[in-house]
Amino acid sequence: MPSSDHKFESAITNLKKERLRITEPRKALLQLLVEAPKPLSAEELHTTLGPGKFDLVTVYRNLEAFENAGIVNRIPTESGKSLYELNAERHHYHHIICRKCHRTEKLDTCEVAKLEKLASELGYSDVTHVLELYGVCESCQ
Amino acid sequence: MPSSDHKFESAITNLKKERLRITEPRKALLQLLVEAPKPLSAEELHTTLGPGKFDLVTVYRNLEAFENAGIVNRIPTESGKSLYELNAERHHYHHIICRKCHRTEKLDTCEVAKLEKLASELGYSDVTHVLELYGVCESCQ
DNA sequence: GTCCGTGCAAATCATTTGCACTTCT
DNA sequence: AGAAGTGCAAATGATTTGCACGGAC
Repeated sequence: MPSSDHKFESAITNLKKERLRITEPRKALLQLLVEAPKPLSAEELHTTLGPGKFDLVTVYRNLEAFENAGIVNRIPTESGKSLYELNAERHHYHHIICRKCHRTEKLDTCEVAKLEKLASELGYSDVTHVLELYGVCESCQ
Repeated sequence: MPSSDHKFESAITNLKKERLRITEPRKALLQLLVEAPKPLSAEELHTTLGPGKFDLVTVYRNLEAFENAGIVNRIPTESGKSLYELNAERHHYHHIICRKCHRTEKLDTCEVAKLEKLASELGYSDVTHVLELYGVCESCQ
């Protein structure tokens, strides 16, 4: 398993590869994303960085840049808000999100391959998917 | 396969069961949803109904009511906009959406059962999922 | 007659854009 | 230097809310 440090370095390398500049807000954001045990919203990232440290707009713009660079994945949720997570190339998984407390856990299998194949057969290219599970966790029932 | 008429009646019955009133806008909306070959946005439903016929706010409020009544499903998309479709209890499937032209097609399998089971085993109740595939269709490539 | 549903206007929430200024490279 | 990134204010787009009126039961 790659260490956090390694993931961080690898993200930085990707930034360079895309000719994106290494700035303070970007380093801070990547650091957070690398350590995050679950996907975070732009708002959460912003406040976790510390009040007034960087602008929320900067967070949004960088998340967009990261997404285009393939460094992070954007996950639209039931509530309309998006979550962001580091694009973990080596392993693909999904989350179960509690509808009440928003607690989130990993589910480390993905069975969507069959559907993606179907889509390719229909002529679609660059097929990706967004899958989120929702439920009510034990302590919220 | 249930006819459109039957689906419509069944939706009306559900409305009654939930003690929701049968109004013009509701009938019109259900009629559209019953006939729709693909999930539609609130905006699309509103304009399809005809300009000035009913208020967009009414569309939103009714879609919310329908969702709570289990009559429709809400699907958050990559773009942040939500789509709505009749809750087809008998058969569960997903869609592939073209990133460029937004053309949408059904994929009539769902392999997520395994993940839902996993979530239940973790103690979650009322587990549901949102799965959308994205790609670029043949004519847009 | 009640209470729910509707329309209209205005509010809210997440996200985006314009512009002048600052910082990477 | 020159392009790319940032902050602040203001715009946008989707969805929600408040309130007075009208229609379903």
